[in-house]
Amino acid sequence: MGAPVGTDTAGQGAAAVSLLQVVADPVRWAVLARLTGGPSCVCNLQEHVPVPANLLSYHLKLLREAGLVTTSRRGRWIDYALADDALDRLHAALPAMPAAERVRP
Amino acid sequence: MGAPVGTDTAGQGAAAVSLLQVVADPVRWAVLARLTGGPSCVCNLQEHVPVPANLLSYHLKLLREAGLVTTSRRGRWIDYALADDALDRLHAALPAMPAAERVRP
DNA sequence: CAGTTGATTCAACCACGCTTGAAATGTAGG
DNA sequence: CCTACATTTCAAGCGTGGTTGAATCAACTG
Repeated sequence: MGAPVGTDTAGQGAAAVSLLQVVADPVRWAVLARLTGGPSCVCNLQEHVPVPANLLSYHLKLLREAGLVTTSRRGRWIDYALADDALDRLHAALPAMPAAERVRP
Repeated sequence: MGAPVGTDTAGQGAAAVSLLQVVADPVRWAVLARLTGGPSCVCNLQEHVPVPANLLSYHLKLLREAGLVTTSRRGRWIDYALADDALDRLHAALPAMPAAERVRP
């Protein structure tokens, strides 16, 4: 809702920034780092990310909505796993060279 | 080597998250994307990142303090350039598999 | 020197996202 | 059925970071 930031790189930038904003949080970063080691149920994540359960759930929701993680219920528990393209999308979201550029002489 | 949980990933994570928070902003992302094309003076950046000059300066300060950009005065202008290790540090800041840690099946 | 342009700093405002506590959903077991 | 556990949702409260406007610094020009 703020002022748009450009015209050419803004379209790609907006999506990229949205993704980066998701990972640029201590709780969510820790969760993702943990999930890179393999799937995990919430109760397991909770042992390694010391925050209240409901708060963890809030952050998991953001990760879910960003498409960075997937869930699957297993009996009483819910397993979270990294989305297949999660790391690829994150790396692709970092700023990179758009086109040739020149400096004012 | 038996480090207690909560400090091994948190130490790296805190620094990583700090870096990611810097790039996870529309203005700063656009600036970095622009600088990947080569150095640029502020006046040049301003043409491609339409925000007030003082606001741009505020974001440039954060980029500077994060060590992602370097500055050099050239007459009346100030050139900003990507730090040599900027992109490397950013990619390294994304969550990755920490160590050989298995998840309970 | 005065005037102008480029860029930064300062102080104050305000919205957005994180946090918190309590209640709700869903599932398994006695 | 009722309790216990795992997870999510809801409705607030709060703090921090981005935005704004005016003032300041720095360097070139006439």
